[in-house]
Amino acid sequence: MPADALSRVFSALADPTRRDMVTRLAVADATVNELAEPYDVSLQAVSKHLKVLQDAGLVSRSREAQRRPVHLEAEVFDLMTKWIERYRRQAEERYGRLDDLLRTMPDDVEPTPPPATGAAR
Amino acid sequence: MPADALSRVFSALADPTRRDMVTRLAVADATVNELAEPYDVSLQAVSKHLKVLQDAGLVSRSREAQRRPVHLEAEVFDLMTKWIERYRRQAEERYGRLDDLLRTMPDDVEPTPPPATGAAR
DNA sequence: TTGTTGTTCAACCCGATGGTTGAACACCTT
DNA sequence: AAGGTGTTCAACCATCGGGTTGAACAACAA
Repeated sequence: MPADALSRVFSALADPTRRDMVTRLAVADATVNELAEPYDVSLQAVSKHLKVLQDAGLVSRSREAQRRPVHLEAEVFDLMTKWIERYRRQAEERYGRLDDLLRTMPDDVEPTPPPATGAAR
Repeated sequence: MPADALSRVFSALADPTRRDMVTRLAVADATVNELAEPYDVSLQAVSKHLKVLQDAGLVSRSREAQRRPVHLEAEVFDLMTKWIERYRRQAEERYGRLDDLLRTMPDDVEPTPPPATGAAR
């Protein structure tokens, strides 16, 4: 599992079952058995999903007699949010710059559709 | 590829190379050849990565002579951000509620750590 | 027409992933 | 000590994902 942290988080959330687990864990902690109940898969499969979420840092586990309750770790979400917001902002700024460019565009552009795609390079 | 939209987006961004492409596309549109340049993989591999990003709705492609410039579609990021924020907020509210619970807690609780885990179910 | 450039398609390899079942471990109850 | 409950480990199987190479397609340039 040499993948970087961000990859592990994205990868963990790429599975609908795991996202559903996260959804339910946002409401309340739960045990493996409780989590497994709605899904039509083995307990072992659910346990594996939890391992993925845990390796991604999205959940933590404690011990409580035989049970091992699962707890959502909300902080990791910030990692993703930051990454996403950064590039969404960049892309938006870029549109801003493109607007400026178009606004100050001289008239000597050829009639063929200007390569709006090749703003750089 | 019957996976739902959100799964496709998360899955697409789970790969570091593809995230790097997105990073660079946030700065400017680029062709396959331009995108491939920094990576030590074949052009075909890069083309495949782009297909994944496109299927996830993260990029679009146009035609410009032989070239097929790649363009970042920033809107899809909102889908993820919304999903993430929703559960992050829920989890935080939950802590709030737990704080309330602890604040208004009566004295007749047993000395053993109260099962804060079993709030639901 | 022939060639050159940019890109994708097709077939294949290999390691990772999601699922299974059966056995084992951990902890409580009796 | 023996049994029950909750969870994980181990081995296995099928599919998927990222990589490769070789051939093909698309559009321009001679």
